[in-house]
Amino acid sequence: MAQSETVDRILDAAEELFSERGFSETSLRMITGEAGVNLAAVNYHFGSKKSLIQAVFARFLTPFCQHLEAGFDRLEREAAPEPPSLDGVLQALTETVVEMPRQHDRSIAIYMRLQGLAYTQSQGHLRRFLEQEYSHTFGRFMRLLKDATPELSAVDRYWRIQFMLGSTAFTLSSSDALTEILWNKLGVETNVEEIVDQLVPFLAAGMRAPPVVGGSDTRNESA
Amino acid sequence: MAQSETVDRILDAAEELFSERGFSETSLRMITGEAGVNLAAVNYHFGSKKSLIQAVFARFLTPFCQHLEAGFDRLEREAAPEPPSLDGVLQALTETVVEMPRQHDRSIAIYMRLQGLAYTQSQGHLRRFLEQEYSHTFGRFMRLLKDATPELSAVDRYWRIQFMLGSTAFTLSSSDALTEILWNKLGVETNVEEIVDQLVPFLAAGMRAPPVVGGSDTRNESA
DNA sequence: GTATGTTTCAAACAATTGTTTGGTTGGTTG
DNA sequence: CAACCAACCAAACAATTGTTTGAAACATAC
Repeated sequence: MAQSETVDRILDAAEELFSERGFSETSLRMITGEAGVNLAAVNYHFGSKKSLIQAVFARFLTPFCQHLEAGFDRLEREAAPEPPSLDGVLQALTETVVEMPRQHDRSIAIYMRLQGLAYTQSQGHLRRFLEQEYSHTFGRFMRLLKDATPELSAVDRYWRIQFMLGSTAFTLSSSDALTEILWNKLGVETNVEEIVDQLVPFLAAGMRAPPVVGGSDTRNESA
Repeated sequence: MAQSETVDRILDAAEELFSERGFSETSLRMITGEAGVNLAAVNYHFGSKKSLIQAVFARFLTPFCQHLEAGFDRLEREAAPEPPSLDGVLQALTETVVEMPRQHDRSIAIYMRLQGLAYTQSQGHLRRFLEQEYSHTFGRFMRLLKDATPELSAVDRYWRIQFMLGSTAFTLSSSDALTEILWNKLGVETNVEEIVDQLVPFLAAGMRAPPVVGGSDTRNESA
């Protein structure tokens, strides 16, 4: 059996084209042309363009979440009976971010950009698919973050998690372009690993900032 | 003369539809339908869909940059001869972010989402337009940030600015959804003003975090 | 009134989209 | 061999896209 090579060729091409052009700006003819397969192959193997989009996400998100959950397991085992520290949780995440694309020989930027597109371009079907498929891992991540920052009120924590996600998604999704700019302007070479090395202390410092006291109803009600 | 009302109706509809659906997912028929004008009106008044997109950006970005530059002027005058502080620069920015949409009676989320789309969806023409039109204000913002954080190496500062932009863009562009989630989950009501009140200390703390020392060639070479 | 110029409109245009069709290939099984 | 089935392919499909057309409606001037 072993899924014909055509399937992988289509997924490879779609992955790349989607990430740099978006979903609806990428036609099936571009994908099949880039992949060197017949136009009808997409509908034959995947059924529809929507299913192809979901398949692209599933191919990298499933192993990503597995790797991440394994990291969480290790983390909780080593920290027990205490809950893992904030730095530990962030390290587990970034370790996965750095390690995963290496295996697939693809820039993390591609996946981050795809992840970003999922939230800005999806007409619903993709968001529903992701929520249904990967909410478990995401929920666990949120729970770990909560236990690692007991000093924060629920509201403060909620917002700061959003701030962290924003920094990470934005930076990593444009990491190629930003790396190039850095090289052109300052003559400094860098890579994804160094970016996250910069990112983690920035995020950790933000998370540890003194909570806002002036807020109208943001009193400490950690629940 | 006074540009016919049709132009404004089109811009209003386009602004809203673009921000929630993206550019290429929004057809001219949707826009003209929502605006209650004839399909041909877009090409008559704007020439093309591309020009319409640019016009949407120009309408809110031009007064935004004016307001921001005025804030920078005030800031520099008050701090002289010292360069303005980091908090001051960030406050000037957020003050504009909070104040501008109020005048137009529109959520800041719309403009932030548009701004985000400009970087993920544009096929070039929009990015070129924005760069050519508004690089002055952006450059000044970057220069102020540099003078406000002399303790950071050029590389550290570069990355941390990206981190800040990411947090801000991501959070504010989904501010409506995030506000709703916060209400559903924790029963807390909020608004844009409170979000930026949370955001600024988070960003400032991140910027002030001790510089990374382990980096390969990220030594202090502030230039 | 006529004349002039701008704005609106229904209709058609050519191009591109995702999808389907019907037939051909190539290999495996009986 | 024939029978079968998954895979592939060129061609056509209907729908939607941005854009153009040419005439109608409107206002303002003389």
